[in-house]
Amino acid sequence: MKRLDKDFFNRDTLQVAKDLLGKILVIKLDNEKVHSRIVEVEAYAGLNDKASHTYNGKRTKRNEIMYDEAGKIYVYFIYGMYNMFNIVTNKYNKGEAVLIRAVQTLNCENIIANNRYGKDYIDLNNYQKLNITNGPGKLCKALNIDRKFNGKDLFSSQIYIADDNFKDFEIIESKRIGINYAEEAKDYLYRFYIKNNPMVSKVEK
DNA sequence: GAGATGATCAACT
DNA sequence: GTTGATCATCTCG
Repeated sequence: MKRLDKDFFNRDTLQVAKDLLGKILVIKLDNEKVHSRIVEVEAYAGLNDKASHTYNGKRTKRNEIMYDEAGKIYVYFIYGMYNMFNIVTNKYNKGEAVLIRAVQTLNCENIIANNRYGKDYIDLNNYQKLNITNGPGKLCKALNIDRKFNGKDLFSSQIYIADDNFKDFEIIESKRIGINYAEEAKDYLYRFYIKNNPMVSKVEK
């Protein structure tokens, strides 16, 4: 399986976001390689995007990693409880990133079930099985992603993204979620997900 | 199934 | 003191 390199991320952010759908996020947990297919993403397009942490060139200790090289990992903490997993995209100093909103794990279901609910996968009810990684805060808990990943990159054996040539899906474009404060930017179609995938966090009516 | 609410913290006013 | 790129839980019905 081919690993994605820096050239993949060092492109237009909307294009990278769409191209990330169907790719596989690999994280080493408990010495196992956990494989998760990316099924939902959002693009945050830098200085002119009011929903982005880097809107208008804002630079803080929290968001400074967004100005770094493509392929870096930006993890931040929100609502007092949740981590958000982002990948820095486009050229150095652009301040752009893609938020991973949902994944579908393909193996190691007991590891992720224990991270999320403290029990084995077989002991989960149907609601828990369906909600195990279908949201940005949930997948971070399931994959044990927290701020210790902030500033690392996706080119180590600890965490990387691979391509298994899975292309058999349709991409749906929609508005981003939870950014109603962002004025005109809240209507941008910067959210992309795989049609009919059960792990997508929210489907249009 | 849908709507309201609380959890709880870092950044910013 | 307020708010947010969220989620689990509660209350209805």
